[in-house]
Amino acid sequence: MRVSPERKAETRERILTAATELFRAHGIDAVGVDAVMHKAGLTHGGFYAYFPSKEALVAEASAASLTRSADRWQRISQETDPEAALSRIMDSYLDPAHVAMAESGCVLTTLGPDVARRPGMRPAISVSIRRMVDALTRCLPGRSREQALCALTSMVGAVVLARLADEPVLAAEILAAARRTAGLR
Amino acid sequence: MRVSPERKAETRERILTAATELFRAHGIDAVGVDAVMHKAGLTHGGFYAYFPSKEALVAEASAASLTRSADRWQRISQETDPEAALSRIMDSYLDPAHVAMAESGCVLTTLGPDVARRPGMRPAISVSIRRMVDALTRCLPGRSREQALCALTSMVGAVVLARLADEPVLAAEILAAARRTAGLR
DNA sequence: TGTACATCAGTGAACGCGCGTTCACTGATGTAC
DNA sequence: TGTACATCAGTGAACGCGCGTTCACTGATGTAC
Repeated sequence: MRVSPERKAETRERILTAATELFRAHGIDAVGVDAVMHKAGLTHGGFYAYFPSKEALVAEASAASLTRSADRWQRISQETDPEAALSRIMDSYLDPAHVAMAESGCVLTTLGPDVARRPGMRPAISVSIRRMVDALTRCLPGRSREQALCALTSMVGAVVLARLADEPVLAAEILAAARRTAGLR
Repeated sequence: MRVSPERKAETRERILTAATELFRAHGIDAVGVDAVMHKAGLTHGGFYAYFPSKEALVAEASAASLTRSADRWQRISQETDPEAALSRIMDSYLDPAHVAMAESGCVLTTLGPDVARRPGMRPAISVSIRRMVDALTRCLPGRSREQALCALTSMVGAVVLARLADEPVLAAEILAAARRTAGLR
């Protein structure tokens, strides 16, 4: 079909977006190349013109998705005043909507253990984790890195646990507790 | 071969133990019935004399493993004095050894997102989460349930994040931060 | 106590099926004249 | 400007392979006489 490089890059982006959403929603192994390509509006055969393997897609999609989260936190932490920035980050993270919509949720909470089992992905993921910690550090009253680590840790744990809760009340309690730990402390 | 009911129950237990270890280490979808039975010292064909399906094994193995964690926390929280109990629970959880040995690690940190995608498993998992929160509440100075939720939340998040870290220093920082949040606060 | 039989835990071959991957092909678009 | 050709993004059939599941069978052990 002969297409401009820009269009080809767009298609690649569309495959990546489809992949992260499906992986986060259903888990990496539950989603085939077939399903990803179909969601991107293509057929499975074309996949290998963009990525050498499913593993390569998994690595790039997960890393890219977390990088985007880190970008957002960084932007917020630099643009707004610290207090408002902290609420913006935490409100959206510790929101029942984040818990409910895993397909667009933070990779740390949707694919954390799966990514951890792929040692090759840790460096890229760690870069984003560090950037997220830095962003939080900038927002916190004391600007202490340790407090930022506390905050991130609680936020990740809270979303993982809230997704496991069988009752909304328990999920809400978990999110509220994390908000206190991370925010007030 | 005709075997006593006790022996049959033992075999069943052996299958369950093999399953949780493999699932936690490699992820649920990466481990076949074949591998589980082999680890239990049997061949794959015999599996269906013990469980109706792989999904049933997944559900029972995950729930049983978390129940055992809850049992342990409950026992510790009731036997020892609160302060010592808290350190015992937190020291073993926020230990680099726990981070390293996923195969025997807490189900919340190894299979959390995967279990969350199976709505049918949430009730059984939530029972254990509540018991763990109760145990922590008993250990904490103020006996506040909210503090216990904070502690559990940080602990789970810390182990998930520490497994993603590419450098031991970062992992150690994360564990140390969670220890502070949960313990001192 | 010894023997014959019934039971059933465990075996291993076989089954579909879906997945990751390959590949010959198509046909729309860019390029050369 | 119009025509012929080359390119290559995307198609869809086909491939092995491994997985979950089934099933006819085995042979050690418990039970009945």
